[in-house]
Amino acid sequence: MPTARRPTIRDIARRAGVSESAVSFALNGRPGVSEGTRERVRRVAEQLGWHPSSAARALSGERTGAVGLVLARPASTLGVESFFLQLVSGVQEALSTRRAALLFQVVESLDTECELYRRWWAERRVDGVLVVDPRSEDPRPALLGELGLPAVVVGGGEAGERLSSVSADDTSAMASIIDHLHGLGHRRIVHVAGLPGFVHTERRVSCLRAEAAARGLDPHRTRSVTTDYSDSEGAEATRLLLDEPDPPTAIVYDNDVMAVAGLATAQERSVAVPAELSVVAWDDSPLCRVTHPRLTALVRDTAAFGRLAARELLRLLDGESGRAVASALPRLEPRESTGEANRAAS
Amino acid sequence: MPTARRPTIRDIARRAGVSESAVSFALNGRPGVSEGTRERVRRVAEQLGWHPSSAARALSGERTGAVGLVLARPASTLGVESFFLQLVSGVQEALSTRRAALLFQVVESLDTECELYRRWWAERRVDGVLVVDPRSEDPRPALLGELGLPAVVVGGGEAGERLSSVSADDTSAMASIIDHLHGLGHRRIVHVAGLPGFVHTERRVSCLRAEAAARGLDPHRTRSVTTDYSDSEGAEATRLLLDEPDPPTAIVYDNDVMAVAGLATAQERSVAVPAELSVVAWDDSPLCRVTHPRLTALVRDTAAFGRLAARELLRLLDGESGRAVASALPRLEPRESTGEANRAAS
DNA sequence: ACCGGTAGCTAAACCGCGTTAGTTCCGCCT
DNA sequence: AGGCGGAACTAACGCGGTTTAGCTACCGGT
Repeated sequence: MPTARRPTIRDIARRAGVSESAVSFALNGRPGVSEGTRERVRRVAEQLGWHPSSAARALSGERTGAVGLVLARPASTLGVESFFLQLVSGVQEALSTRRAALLFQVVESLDTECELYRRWWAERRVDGVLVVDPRSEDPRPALLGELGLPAVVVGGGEAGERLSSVSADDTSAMASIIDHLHGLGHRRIVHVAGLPGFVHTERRVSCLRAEAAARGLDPHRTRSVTTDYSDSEGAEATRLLLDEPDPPTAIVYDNDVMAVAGLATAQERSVAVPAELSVVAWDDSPLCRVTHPRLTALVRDTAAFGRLAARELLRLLDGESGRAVASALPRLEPRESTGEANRAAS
Repeated sequence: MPTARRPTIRDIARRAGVSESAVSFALNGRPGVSEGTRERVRRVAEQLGWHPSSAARALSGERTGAVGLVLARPASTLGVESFFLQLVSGVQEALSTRRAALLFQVVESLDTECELYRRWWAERRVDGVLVVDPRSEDPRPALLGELGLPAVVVGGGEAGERLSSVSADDTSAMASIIDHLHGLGHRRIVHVAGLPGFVHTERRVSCLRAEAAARGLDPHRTRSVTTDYSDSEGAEATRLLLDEPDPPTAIVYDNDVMAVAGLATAQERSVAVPAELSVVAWDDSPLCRVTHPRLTALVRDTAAFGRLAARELLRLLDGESGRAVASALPRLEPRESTGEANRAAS
């Protein structure tokens, strides 16, 4: 069987007995055709299963109907966190209301990511992009500004003319965690953070420092250590911490995988959780609920975060100017992995 | 600052002092220009940072330079498995050699997925697609055939003219698991499978049945139960199994998340693993290595699987005809969650 | 000296849409 | 009756490439 031919506005025009321009007017809601004709054209288009060629449309209208999302992470730290698929699924929920497509790409490094933006721009593949994992010295906003490619930075950063940012309130999230732990009597709290260059990592780190200072905690005991988000570095960090002379009584991990790995490491050493050590996971997931004890976790609606980011990008594409948007506050869900600090130990 | 203008072949033509067609010939390696001119044009293009407009190219050449991947899973069962991000990252590694882009979309149902294929086809958004989670009564291959959209079914199924399939050898994988467990003395082995409509689920189920028959195991004891891949159904299935009068001595879970949940459930009931119950996870991940005991798992190179599938799709796009391709054999990695069957219990 | 063939190039058409500049027709006003 | 304006529609162009059909100059053969 030969491939079915794709219908074009020409086919519609012939069937409806009008010119191609009339069809274009009718289908795009422009003035210039009578209501009767418009309706007739619409019916024919429907009946033929017509959809505009994205290529042709992009070529004339300068709009592709696609947005891009690049994930720059080495393959090893990939594929464990539930965060990204959730985010992406939220993004698409918002995009699908406009029939926009998502170009998704995983690359190894930030440089490759920047090259990719250049290529996408030159190839006119995308109308805008979502930037994730913002860094403290991030070359991407400047590049995108130079290219004139609208962008939304997911996770914070400043806004610009064609640049928005949506951010989770890491500061108050960290504060609520410290509040919870401090209230349970913990005085030696260590934060096992993710990659050091990331903006959200640094925000969390500095918030922890501020909280510690505000509560008069020893900054050598209550502090952050950085990792690459992997289970192995999470476990390794945990081992080093437990080996210290005055080990922490509570550890906050920057993702679910490290939290689970840390919990396992503690149990391996017969450190009782939560009796001797409390554990908190930043970001909830099914993982946090299948361990024993279940992990106290910071619950965020990641899909909603993705929706918010995508909607903001659509707003930019509509010509509105950039701004900074804050997402809903995360909530700390206390479970069995956190408990009163051991009096003797503290 | 105004947005930089994107260079076109016209700019190149002017700078190089030749016609636009000559530029096109030169850059696409067609005959019709001298080597000297070709080289000069190439240099100018490079210098201008030119990349062909994907829209313009698609409009004339009928090729978009993009392929699609749709994931039809309800949001709830999403985002836990490491499988898809790994697959996608492998896919892109292969695609990037041809500078092809990936359109990635998550939808709720198979119907939406089919609609999406129709739309992508009509909009000429993709040159071909990767189909995942093949079902036993799958409408997708027929639809794609009708549309003339080249496709690769990831996970098995038959091939066609513009349709290939790449498959993991589930049968021998299941055989190796049963072999391992049977060798350890297990005679009551239950397989906690994933969604019942999936081809790979059914292949695994029927292989388990065949293996049981071949070894003379009681088909009421050695059998499969199906779930939706979620941690909660994995845990629930485990509870039901452990409550049976003659509970299984070994359970094989169809993904890592259910295996971890199952292990936790057993431990919650003080069922010792592996002394009283052996646990196997189908698909390895960091999760399987952070539990106690660590989980015996079926290790597959998922990224390599993705690469294979993408390469096969590129082959189809080059005009080669469809075929069935087999991926590398999976390997069973024995860890501490499997051990000798308890003599008394069996 | 003449002719045919080919290498190297240009002009022009085309892909499918959006858009702008006409064109026709009709009703209304003076 | 003539002019005028707007509604409804069509013709033609451009977007940035690819591709086909020419066109010219040169080269070798007889």
